[in-house]
Amino acid sequence: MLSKKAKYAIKALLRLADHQHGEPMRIADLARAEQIPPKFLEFILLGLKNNGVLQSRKGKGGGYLLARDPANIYLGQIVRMFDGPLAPVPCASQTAYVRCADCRNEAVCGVRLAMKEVRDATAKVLDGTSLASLRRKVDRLTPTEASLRRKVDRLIPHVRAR
Amino acid sequence: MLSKKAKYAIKALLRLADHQHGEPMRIADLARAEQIPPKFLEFILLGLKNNGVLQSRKGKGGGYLLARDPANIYLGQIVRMFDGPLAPVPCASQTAYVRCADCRNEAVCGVRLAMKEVRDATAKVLDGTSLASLRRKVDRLTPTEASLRRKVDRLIPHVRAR
DNA sequence: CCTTTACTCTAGTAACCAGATAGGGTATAT
DNA sequence: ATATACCCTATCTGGTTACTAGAGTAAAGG
Repeated sequence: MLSKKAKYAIKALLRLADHQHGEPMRIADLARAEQIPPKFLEFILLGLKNNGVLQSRKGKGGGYLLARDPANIYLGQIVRMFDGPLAPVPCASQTAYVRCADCRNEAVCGVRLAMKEVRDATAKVLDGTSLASLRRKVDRLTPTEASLRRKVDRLIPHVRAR
Repeated sequence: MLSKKAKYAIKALLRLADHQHGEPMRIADLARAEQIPPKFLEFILLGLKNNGVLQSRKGKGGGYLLARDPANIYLGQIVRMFDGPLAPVPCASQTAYVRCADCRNEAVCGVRLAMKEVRDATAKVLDGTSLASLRRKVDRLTPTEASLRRKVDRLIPHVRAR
């Protein structure tokens, strides 16, 4: 189960990736846009900052912005940050292996074997999805007016009508 | 995260699949073999029985046994039984869809889209793994004396030595 | 039939954690 | 200077997980 923390974090990051004009976005605005309790979001954004995903500016005109390119921020990092290892059981984790107390002989444990497969499948998805690629995927499924305009601009760059 | 309930259930089922000589296995023995608190296991086995995965016999010589062929018992059913839907968020579930309260426009929700992919990947593993296939997989990785004998018996059926 | 065996079922509880809030501190821009 | 907006610690609370107690009931075997 994905925690609200991780869920809110991803939503906020996607919104920030869309916002990107160089200027930061305030907690309050982000909270309103994504229907997230403001104080809770504050806590989440702080975590993202301390992990190098976001940067912030204080004072008037301040707020949060992405610390690096959206194409280089992967869901796997975000989910692990808030929810811990991806593996359903600690003994199947690649990044944070812990032996389980029960379990006489780990080498013949069917649960571990099956859960390793689940972990690998999950990791493949989350470590293969960046903010940028996810945004593209959403656009492809449900083109908005804005995204269509971007597409046209890419295809016919000389037409800067208006 | 896989709950202990689901984990214990799978371990117990695998043990029962290995035991299979038509005669049932007692809770106490199963609990000792798999290092599971007996009373807790009792509760779990009851759940498996009520869901048609196990059957039981009361009285002396009684216990639990599989209700159907191990090749026809899939991990997906067991995990869903104890831990609910596989999807990390309810709005990405195939079998138990629930809209989330926050989320203005589900159609453009990146979280949902990514988590649908995670769900599908997880379901592919768990709904594709039966007790029988999992047991075979374990055997293939770490052949025990017993499993090797079974293999030899399959390959050279006329040699029934001893 | 009656005793033993072993499953059935209802409650309940302790520990833990996710989600959320309060409130004061600190840096920055104007 | 002062308003703005992030920074940080502490705390609450309701729900879930893991587990236990104990009385009840069906079946087998003598």
